[in-house]
Amino acid sequence: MFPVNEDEMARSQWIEDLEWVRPGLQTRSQQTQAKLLDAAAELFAAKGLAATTVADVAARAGCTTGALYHHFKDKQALLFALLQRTSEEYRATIQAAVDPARWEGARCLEILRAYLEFSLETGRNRPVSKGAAIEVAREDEGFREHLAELRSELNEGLLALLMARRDEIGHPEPETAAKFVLDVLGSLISTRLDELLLPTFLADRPDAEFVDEALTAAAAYLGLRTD
Amino acid sequence: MFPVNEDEMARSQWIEDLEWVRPGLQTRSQQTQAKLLDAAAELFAAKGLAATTVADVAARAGCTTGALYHHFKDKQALLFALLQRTSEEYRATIQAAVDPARWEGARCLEILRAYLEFSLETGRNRPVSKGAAIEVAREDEGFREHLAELRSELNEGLLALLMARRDEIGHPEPETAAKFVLDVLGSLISTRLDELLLPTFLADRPDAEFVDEALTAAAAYLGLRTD
DNA sequence: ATTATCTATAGATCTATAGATAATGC
DNA sequence: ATTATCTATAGATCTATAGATAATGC
Repeated sequence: MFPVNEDEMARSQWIEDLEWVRPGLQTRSQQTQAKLLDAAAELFAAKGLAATTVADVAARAGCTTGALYHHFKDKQALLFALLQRTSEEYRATIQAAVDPARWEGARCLEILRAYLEFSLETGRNRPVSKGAAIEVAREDEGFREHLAELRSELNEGLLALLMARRDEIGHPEPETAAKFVLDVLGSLISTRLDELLLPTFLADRPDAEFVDEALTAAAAYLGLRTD
Repeated sequence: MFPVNEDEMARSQWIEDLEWVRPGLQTRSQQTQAKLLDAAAELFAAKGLAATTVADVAARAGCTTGALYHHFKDKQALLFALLQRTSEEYRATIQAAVDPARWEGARCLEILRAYLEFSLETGRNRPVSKGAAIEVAREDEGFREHLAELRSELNEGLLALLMARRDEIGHPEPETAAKFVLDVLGSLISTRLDELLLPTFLADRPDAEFVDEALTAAAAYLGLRTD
């Protein structure tokens, strides 16, 4: 291929504490910031990053670009703050979801079903500026690592839940099989949520059928004992 | 949600014959057009659509914006022409790949292995401006339909190959099972090719291992007779 | 003679800032 | 008194065009 950047690759700009976001001392300030992030989330998801101007975001949030720039250093800072907020919500959700205490007494299939149903619902109802995230991930190593870490938290959490129930699994190599099943389910969910580029046979069937089909296949592959 | 367009949704601009591309009567002209499309493919894939200026494309193709605009009505025409060229190549590849004559005497597993290996190799070596395609697909119904048709040609072709070998399939509902397996393999490939947002357990294992694992799972689910 | 390319730039955005005005809370 | 917001606009891009120059092929 060819070099993306003429000069040397820029170092990661993704850091946990965003000093380019004004702390926001007044209540009003925090409300405006939240509104700006909400607006950015919707617009980036609907129109894409480049097609959304800072004026669009400000207008949708009910303020002006001047106010926007009071809160965020520049357009990228707005984007990063949005990605970070989304990230934090996502991480909290994951941690609650894979908490072993929450699933005491549950069987593998129950856990996997909840994973599928919850992922589909969340993916449907929350605007995610996937394109924007891809653009940042393409250029920012730090953000890529952050994403990998998040995903790993989910994957490893689910894996631990399954492994704690390894006596349910008939497959001769439970761990390898479980990892593969999690890869498959993750891929299926992601494809189903983003039908634009990759239509599937199951695309026009209802979610319930998709979930059942996926679970049946997972159970068969893992060799889950129905007891 | 909220309306993406203030006015009514624009009608599809994706049509098969692009009248906004100059026919190109001289040999030189066709070469320049090809170079411009090559340049656009590389730059859109590497930097994204919005971050690539028409001047970038022209420079990479070794000409100037003036020449570019001689060939293409505007930036969108360049993009559409690129998507169309890619599409045509893809369709030709698909048609050759799922031609029943080509697979005479082959077993299901052989076909599926070729599908996996070929998709991975192609996806790796050819720059695809996925982001650009997503942006067009988001706004253009006609292009979405076109994509669905392409994908369907691949899916249906593969399905026909498998169904012609339904005696190999032990699963009680061979067609349903085959469709599901094709969905799963398609999703896995797509995820593996685009690791940016969705890291998997198998991500850091070599392709060969990924392919074997996927095929083993497919064979188990379909209940493929090993003869 | 016609087609393709280049040079130079007008016009349209869009980002980001400076300076004025309004709201907050000690 | 400090923080937040608004108004107005300078400066930076980028698209697309007009008009001049160069290459092609009948």
